[in-house]
Amino acid sequence: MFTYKYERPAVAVDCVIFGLDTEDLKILLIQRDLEPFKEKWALPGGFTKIGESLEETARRELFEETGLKDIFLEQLYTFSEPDRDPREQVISVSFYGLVNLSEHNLRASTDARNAAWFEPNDIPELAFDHEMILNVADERLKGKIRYQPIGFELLPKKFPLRMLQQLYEKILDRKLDKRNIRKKIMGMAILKELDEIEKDVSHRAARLYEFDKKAYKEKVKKGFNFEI
Amino acid sequence: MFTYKYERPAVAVDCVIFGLDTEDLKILLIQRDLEPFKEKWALPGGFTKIGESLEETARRELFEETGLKDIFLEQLYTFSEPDRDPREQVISVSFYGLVNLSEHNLRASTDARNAAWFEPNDIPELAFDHEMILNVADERLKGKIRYQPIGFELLPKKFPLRMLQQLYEKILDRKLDKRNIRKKIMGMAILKELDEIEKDVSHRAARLYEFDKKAYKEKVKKGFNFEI
DNA sequence: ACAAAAGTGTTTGTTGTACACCCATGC
DNA sequence: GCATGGGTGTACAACAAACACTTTTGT
Repeated sequence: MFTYKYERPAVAVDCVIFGLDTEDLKILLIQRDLEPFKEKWALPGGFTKIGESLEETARRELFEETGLKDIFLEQLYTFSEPDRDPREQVISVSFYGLVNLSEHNLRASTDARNAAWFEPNDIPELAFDHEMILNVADERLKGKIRYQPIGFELLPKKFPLRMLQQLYEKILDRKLDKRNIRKKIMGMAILKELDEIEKDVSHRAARLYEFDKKAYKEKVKKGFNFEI
Repeated sequence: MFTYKYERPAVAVDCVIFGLDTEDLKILLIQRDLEPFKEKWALPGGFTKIGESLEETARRELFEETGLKDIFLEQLYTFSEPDRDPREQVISVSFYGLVNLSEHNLRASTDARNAAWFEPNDIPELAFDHEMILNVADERLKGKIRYQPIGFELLPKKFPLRMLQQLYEKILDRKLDKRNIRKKIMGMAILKELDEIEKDVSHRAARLYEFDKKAYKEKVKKGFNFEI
C-alpha cells in the first residue's frame, strides 16, 4: 500500500496499432476480461508502473496482451477528462503504432485475453473513450503520413511500388496517379532498388524496393523534407 | 492522506508560453521559490488536482503563477522519464501557449514568485528537464505555424501586414518577400480588411487587418488548407 | 527635403497534374 | 490468347520566387 498527502489520478497508456495486410489497414483490439466494460473490445494498454517511462509501459502492455514487439510506436495525446473512467480518475497517455501484419504475428492467445485485427468500418463499440482516441489516431496518421516517411513502417521490408501507392490511396482515401507517384518517390532518392522481383503473383512480377533510412537521414540533415 | 494498492507517479503540467511584443518572441518563466531547484528559473506549471482535466490544471497554474488567462493553449507532449524529477517520479504533461504581450499583462508580482519574459537567446539554466521541453515546444511552433493559422494568436487583434511578415520571419528564421507574402495571404481570403490604419508611427501608417476566424472555418470545411 | 515604410505586377522557373500505350507474365 | 498489372514520357496549368519603383506620412 502506498500513501500520499494529495490524491493522485491513476496513469495508464492506450495503444492504437495500425496493421497492414494484403487487404486493408486494420486496428488491433483486445477483449476485456475484467470489469468495467468486461467482454467489451478496447485498445490494448494498461497502468504504468513506477520506474518505467510511458513508452516502456506501452511496449510492455502491448507485448503482454498481444505478443507484438519491436514496432514503430509514437506518442499521440494525453486524455484526462475526469470522468473518462467510471471507477476513478485515470489519465491515459495514448500511443499509436504501425506494423506490417505479414512480418508480425499476434501471439497464440493462450492467455484469457482475445486480441484481433478489425477493419476500420467494422469496429465494435469500444470501452471507455477509446473511440475518441481511435479517431485522434486516425487523423494523426492521415496528417503525418504525408510529411514523414512513416508509411514504410506498414509495408514489408521489401515491397513493390504498387504497394506503396495502394497504401497511400487507402490512408488518404483518394486515387493517386501511378506515373506521378513513381516520379515523385524516385526523385526523392530514398528508396533502394533491389535486384529482386515479387514471387507468386499471377501477373508480371514487379521490382522490389527497400526504404533507405540512411540515405533519408542524410538528406534530412541537408534540409530535405519528405512530402507526398 | 490517500492510500493506493499500487505506487503511483505524480502528475504535473508544464507550460511553454510564447509571447510576442514589438521586438521579439519571448518565453515566460517563473523563478522557483521551493526546493528542488529553489531560485532557479522554470516553466510555469504544477501538480494536477483530482477533478480537473490537465488543460484545466495548466490554465489554473498559469493564472496563479503569472496572471495570464484566456490564452491559446494546446497540448505538446508528455514527459515521463523516471528520473526527470529528483524527488520522485513525476509525469509532466506539457502545453504550449501563444499570447500577444500588448494585450495580456503579467500580474503585478504580489506573490513570492517572480515571473518574467526571456528572449530565446538569453534563457537561463532551467530546472528539471525544462530545457528539453522548451526545445520540443520550439520545434512544434516552427512546424505548426506553417500549416495552421496559429500565428494570429501572437499578434494583436488588429495588425498591419508588416507585423505578420515579421512574425513569420522570426519564427521561420529567414527573410520573406513582402509582395509574395501579401499575395499569398490575401489570396487565402481569411483576413478582414479594416477601415483603420496604424497610429503613432513615425512613417506612413499601414492599413490594419483582422483574422477572420469564421471565414477560415468555412473554408476549412470546404477543404481549404492553410499554408505559408 | 529627407527618412521610413506602404503599397503594387510581371517574369521566370519549378512543381503538380492529367493522360494512354506497350510489355511481361501466369493461367 | 487473354487478363492482370508493370513500366514509361510529355504537355499544360498552377504555384513559388525573384525583383524595383512610386507613394504617403512624419519629422
